[in-house]
Amino acid sequence: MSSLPRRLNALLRSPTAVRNGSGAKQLHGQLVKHKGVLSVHTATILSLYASLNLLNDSVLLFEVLRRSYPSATALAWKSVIRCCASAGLSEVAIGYFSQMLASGKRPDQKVFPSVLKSCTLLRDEKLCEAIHGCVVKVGSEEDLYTGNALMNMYAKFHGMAGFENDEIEVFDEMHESNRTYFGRGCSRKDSVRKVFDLMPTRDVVSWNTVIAGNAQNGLYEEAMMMVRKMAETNLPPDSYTLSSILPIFAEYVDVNKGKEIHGYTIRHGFQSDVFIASSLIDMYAKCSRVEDSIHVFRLMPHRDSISWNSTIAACVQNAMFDEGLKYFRFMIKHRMKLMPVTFSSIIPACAHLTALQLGKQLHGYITRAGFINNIFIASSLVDMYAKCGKVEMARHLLNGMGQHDMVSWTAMIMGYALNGHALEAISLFKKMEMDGVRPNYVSFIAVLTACSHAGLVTEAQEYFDGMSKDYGISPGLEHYAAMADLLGRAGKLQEAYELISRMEFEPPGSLWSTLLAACRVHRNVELAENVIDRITRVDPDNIGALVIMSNIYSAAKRYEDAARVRIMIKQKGFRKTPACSWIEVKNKVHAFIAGDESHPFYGKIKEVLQALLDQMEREGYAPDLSEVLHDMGDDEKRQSLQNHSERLAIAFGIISTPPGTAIRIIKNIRMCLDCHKAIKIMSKIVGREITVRDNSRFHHFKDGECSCGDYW
DNA sequence: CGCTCCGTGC
Repeated sequence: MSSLPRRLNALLRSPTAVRNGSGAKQLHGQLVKHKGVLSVHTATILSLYASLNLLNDSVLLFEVLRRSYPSATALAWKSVIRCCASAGLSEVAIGYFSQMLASGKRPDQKVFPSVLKSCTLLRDEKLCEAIHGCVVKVGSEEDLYTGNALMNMYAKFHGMAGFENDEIEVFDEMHESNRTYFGRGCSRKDSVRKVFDLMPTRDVVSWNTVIAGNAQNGLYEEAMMMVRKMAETNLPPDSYTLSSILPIFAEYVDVNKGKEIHGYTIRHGFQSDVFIASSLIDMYAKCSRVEDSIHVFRLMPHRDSISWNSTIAACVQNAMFDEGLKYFRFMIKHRMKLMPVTFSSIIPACAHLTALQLGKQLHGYITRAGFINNIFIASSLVDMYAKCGKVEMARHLLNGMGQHDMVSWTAMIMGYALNGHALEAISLFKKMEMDGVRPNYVSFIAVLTACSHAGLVTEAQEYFDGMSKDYGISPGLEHYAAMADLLGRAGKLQEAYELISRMEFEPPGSLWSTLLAACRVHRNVELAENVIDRITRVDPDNIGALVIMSNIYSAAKRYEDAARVRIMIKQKGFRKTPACSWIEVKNKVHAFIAGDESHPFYGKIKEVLQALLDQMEREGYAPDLSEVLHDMGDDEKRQSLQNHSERLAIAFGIISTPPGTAIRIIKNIRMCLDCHKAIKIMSKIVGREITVRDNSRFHHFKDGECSCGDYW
């Protein structure tokens, strides 16, 4: 030691003076030059490398050191463990730790935080308990960083399934004195708080760990209470505190509280914090304020992958699918790393847009990136394929999943429902229950939708009654809507009326409208008058309902009443959603609006439709004019049927794709009875599968039949 | 030693 230059000695005594990697390497070089590899000094260099997070150098030096000196110093062990742990190499860190113990080195508070972090990341409960025992045994339990790491560990495990009722053994087994603190049968749920209460000193990390732990485990009140207590001890919230509590306001949809936090971040100079910005983006999105999300995103000086993900998710969750895709493309253009979350955020956009080609491309990327086993991604793909009418592909993916939860099951059940496979939907629902997965609110919407689309009244009634009786889920609007739709179509109008009347909350106009539509089909004018009265009470501007009512009067030949309602419609300003169908051909979307003659191929389309009509009539088809609502002559009515948007799209599909190719149409509103009849025959004449997805379900036409079995 | 983003909804 004495032969070392004085400057070198000084540096070795206070190595923190070395601030970067090249300084550390120079020091290392000097040392080797003067002394060769010496255990005690090499350990100093190693700890320097570790502090600078130089993973490769740390591990290399440690391996060299232990070869020359099989009993490396405790400092060397602790350094390499710390470096591996902070690099996220949890298994390696734990491996070194057990070798350290085996070589007889005593662990201490300098190494526990890293070890606890690693076994927390590995989600190894048994190991965590053992380490906690170790902490107690060597008396490090009052160490600040160790305590913080222990709290983080228990906070993370609390979120795990089946955890709440487990008992902590470590408190009982390791040290007799612990019993006085924790007692027998103390649950892990309280462990975070218990460690916190026992800490002799706490810093801002201690508070943030408890706050984040509570927030992540849904204990929102508790989290907010701790924030107040933290402030009382004169610790102002920092960026960690703020990004931990913002998700609470997102969950509560409390944009006012969220805005308060936003203001605070600006006043206290946290504008460039990516964590806070991402949680702000998400908070605004969950409060249906996407513009504000995008505003925050635009103002960010530096953006990471998560900021992009949050923004994409913000758009998609607010039904701005094209906008979401735009940010997804920008993200790729900016060479941001695409993460699993990126895909589970963007795939739902493909699902809602029925963008099968894009969805398939993303599926390919996901497979190549090795993300397919991610349950979020896999279930979003199941949903996407199902919503694009590819039920078999969806089921194939579902079967390939290693684990299922209620979301993945429900996505598939709904997929079956939308595609008219009611029995498969029900059998999958039973499979889910047998699998031990509790159906939730949405699962019941799915199974009721399945029943509704197949007319399974008895089954639906059983599920509807069972959801509150057996699962404690009280039916919401969607469940009532499915039941009303089902009962209405089955002609059980009185039952539907009573069901809606008995609801524990005020039925909105949309629910009554469902029943009103059923009244039209089953020509019950008296009930319809009752229903329209209920509708105008809660929703006086419901034009759609008035239109149906006027048609009900017309069909019943009560023309004066019909005229009276039409005047009301005119006074309120009639806005009808134009019927629109679209088809994807060669990566291009072609949209057709009913009666629209502007497509460049319109002449050809008209020819095809006329030729088809001739052949259809030879096969016994006669136009069904019952759903044509306007006051016009029969010839005009026939002509207007010919120009329905789905027919234009189908004709275009026929002329622009090779014979035999399946035709996929998407339509914004329900198709009329005549189109349904006509497309069945068309599918037989042209020998093609034709799929039409309207706003609520699929029709798969093939060989003159439809998958809905004419019940829709 | 601590923080942010993801899938099912008539």
